[in-house]
Amino acid sequence: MSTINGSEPISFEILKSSGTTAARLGKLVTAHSVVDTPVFMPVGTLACVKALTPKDLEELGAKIILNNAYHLMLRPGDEEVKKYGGLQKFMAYGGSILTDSGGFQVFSLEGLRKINDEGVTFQSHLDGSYHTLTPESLVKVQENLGSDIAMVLDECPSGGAQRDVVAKAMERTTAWAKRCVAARSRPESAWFGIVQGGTYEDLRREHAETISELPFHGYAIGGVSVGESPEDIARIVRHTAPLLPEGRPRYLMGVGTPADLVRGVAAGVDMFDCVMPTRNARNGQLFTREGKINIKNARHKEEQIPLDEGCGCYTCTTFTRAYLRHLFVNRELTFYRLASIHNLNFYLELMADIRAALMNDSFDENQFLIRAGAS
RNA sequence: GGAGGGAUGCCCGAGUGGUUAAAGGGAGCAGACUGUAACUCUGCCGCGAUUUCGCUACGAAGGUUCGAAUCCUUCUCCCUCCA
Repeated sequence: MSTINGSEPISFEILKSSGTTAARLGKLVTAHSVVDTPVFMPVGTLACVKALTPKDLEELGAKIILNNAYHLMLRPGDEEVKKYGGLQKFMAYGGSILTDSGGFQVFSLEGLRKINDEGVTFQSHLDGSYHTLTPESLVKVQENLGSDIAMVLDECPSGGAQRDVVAKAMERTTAWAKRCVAARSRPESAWFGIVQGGTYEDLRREHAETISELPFHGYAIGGVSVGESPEDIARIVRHTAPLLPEGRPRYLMGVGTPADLVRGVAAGVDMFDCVMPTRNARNGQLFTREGKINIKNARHKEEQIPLDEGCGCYTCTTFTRAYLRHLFVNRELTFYRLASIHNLNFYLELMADIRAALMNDSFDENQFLIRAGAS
């Protein structure tokens, strides 16, 4: 049921399981790249990881990134992207592309939409025009974009949502997931279902079971990192990940901090994405093995040392903290690139180290929490 | 020589008798950011005790008034225009 015309858009193989945790070492193969998992996927909403070029991504070892169907549908338009030959050609990126449907925008652009069983009516944040998004229309959009992996449209309630609101969102997400499956027509795109359920463990279990019964190529945990506490994130992920199909990739959407990634891996998650490394980079917050630092702090003014002594990225091997602070304080555009390179390298290197540890059976959650700079 | 305008907290700049420690910017100092409407947002920002408190402040000195950055006098400095 998960294939169209008998061809598999992606393959996923578990190479090794951790003896002491639920962590898995795996290999995800798409038409565009071989992705070692657990993996962190940089977010490039508008067919661009902000401040970086595809060459930067290649040098960082990012084999798969995220784009956003809702944003690209509005501008430049998915039909336009299709004319260019799909996202990879449009943005000249050689790796794999996973597109989020716009489900998150149902949450983040709450003031601009109305939701019912049919779909979501959005008022464009760009020009105020109205758009009706349905599970079917977003299948079309993502197929036009040429996604390697596409996400179903889901309803993502906020972290503090009441139980009945979460239950209703689950119900809708299930119905929409079925409609997405039925609407698929492009064999090259893989589809991931999304589990909701908020912070309620019984609802998470119920929805995980429901979504797992549908024929998807991968399964995502959604509705996380939308306002809950770090403890709730860890608890829900630990509870939900093992409920997803063993042999398919598990994707924790929108998470998270370096520590969240370590805990997610230990819970059995294979894929992560988050705006944190890139957005926080642009806002001057940089991740190091000693914890995060705010480069604009006065104490960095005269520090003639690298951002992170143990880091081998271009930024750390070339520039001092004092210089980076100077660039940030003066809003020099180069800062955004250098900071994004470093933060992304921090995330990707953390994941690479985790994979190496899984490979030689030495993955230790607590040890990696320290490595992640968690205080 | 004549006429007029102006001097406000680190900087710019509102305010023309009380609710003004004094709007708003900027700078400075911190913090936040989790499927990106974000090179964004928040807090602090005269000094000192630190919850309602005290002190010092709007070029300088003096005066009017219950009360002044705001009104009057003199002085200092700056700017514009006319000779």
